[in-house]
Amino acid sequence: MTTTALKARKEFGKTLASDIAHRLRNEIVTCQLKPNESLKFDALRLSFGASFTTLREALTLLVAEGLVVAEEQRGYKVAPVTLEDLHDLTHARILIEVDLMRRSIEKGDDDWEIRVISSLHRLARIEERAPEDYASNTEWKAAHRQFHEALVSASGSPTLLAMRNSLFDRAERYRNLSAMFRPHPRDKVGEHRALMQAAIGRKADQACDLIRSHIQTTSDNVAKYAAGVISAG
Amino acid sequence: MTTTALKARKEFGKTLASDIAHRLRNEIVTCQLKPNESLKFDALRLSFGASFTTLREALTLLVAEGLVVAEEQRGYKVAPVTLEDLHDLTHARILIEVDLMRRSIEKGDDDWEIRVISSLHRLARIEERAPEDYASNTEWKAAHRQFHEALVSASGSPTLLAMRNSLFDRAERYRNLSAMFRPHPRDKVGEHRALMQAAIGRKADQACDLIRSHIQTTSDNVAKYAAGVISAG
DNA sequence: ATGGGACATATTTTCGAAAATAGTTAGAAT
DNA sequence: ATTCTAACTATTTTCGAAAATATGTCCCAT
Repeated sequence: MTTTALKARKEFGKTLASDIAHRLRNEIVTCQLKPNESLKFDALRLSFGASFTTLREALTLLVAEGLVVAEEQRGYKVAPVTLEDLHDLTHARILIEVDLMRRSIEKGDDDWEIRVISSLHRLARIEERAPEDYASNTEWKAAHRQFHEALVSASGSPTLLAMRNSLFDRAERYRNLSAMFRPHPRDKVGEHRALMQAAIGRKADQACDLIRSHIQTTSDNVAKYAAGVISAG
Repeated sequence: MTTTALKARKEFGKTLASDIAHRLRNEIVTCQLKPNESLKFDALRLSFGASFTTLREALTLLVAEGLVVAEEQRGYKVAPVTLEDLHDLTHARILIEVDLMRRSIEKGDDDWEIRVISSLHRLARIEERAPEDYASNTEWKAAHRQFHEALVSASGSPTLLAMRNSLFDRAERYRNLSAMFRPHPRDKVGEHRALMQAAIGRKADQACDLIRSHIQTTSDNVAKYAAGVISAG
């Protein structure tokens, strides 16, 4: 628990519950709320300034996304991190993201190309400005997320896209965890540029291979550097 | 709205909310609650005998599963059925189910084989007893669900399995819709048996082809027979 | 007739109290 | 000392009232 706000009013979403879910999601992904930490209503009410009911609705949303687990009659807790879960997650991510990538490359129009190019450009600029510790930079994280989102944004599969997004959040939590223990961030600049070029160049097979190994390598690195804090699978 | 119960107590799950979600899910999948029907709290409270809050939590769960859509500040409604959604759903289902099938065949142990064989046996028996209209038989539906669940049950991918399950529900709603208008059910007995034999015989490629065409053909049939009641994509 | 604004109604969203359930401590019997 | 039970405390779960928001209606000016 970090903030000590007493009364919260809406900021992002239109309902308070979705707003709280948004803020909770962020605290979980950034590990301000630690894995396995139990989410007691009294404490949550204090820091988020919402009532039981509203919090409960927000937590229900996060359970569906896999960031929170509910033990019926015994409350909620932040989803544990395990090697097993990381492998499961990585497998699902590769399966879905590769499919979305291929379809995006097939269907992408001019606007899609522009989204991909401009989001990569923004990412590169941020890396230039803060070359050392960009991976723990929230601005970089947002840009990184947007670049990957842009790549698959032309796939036209709302169902798989929604699944992809919640998997991305789960994976980002693991990345944040490993960033705490990793000496220096891996150089991803080249990988992202290659990804962009393959996508815009409509080289589907190549782009799919790149995204597959991008996800796999990231996952392997997490497993390597965060091994200490991750419970045994 | 169908039932007129006034006070409801738990039956299935451990919390009332998850129980209500269970019952609501069933009414939506069987189309007792029709696509696009608006889910007003007063009416729901009457037929399910739970309070605003509890219903809201149940609805939140179903939104995550894609059976209900929420329009913020304007309530909930049963998710619409469209050709576009059916295609999207079918694509996602094939992608995920084929992957799970392959991994189940790789990893499945003796217990898995037994689950597959016995669930097929039960399915076949039910079809023998009611050869005509088995597709609208709830007993058959449960057995059918269990057979397909058994096939992928050894995959060891909780994330993809959870996704598969909610996609299965969404697909079943479309099947129920088309069953209302279809003259006679397609003969699936042979398909299911072939699926079982390929799986148990560890012929992964063959089993994956079979499950792919099984899902695709079912979807095509739905599109054909339910075209009238499905909004244009 | 038509468009717009103010009031009234319908509906959703949020709240905090009350009920239900789990967890904990203390005391008695063996 | 140990096990069992009973009472107590902590916590979750459910409820219906109250606040917030959307929708519909009526009246008037143009």
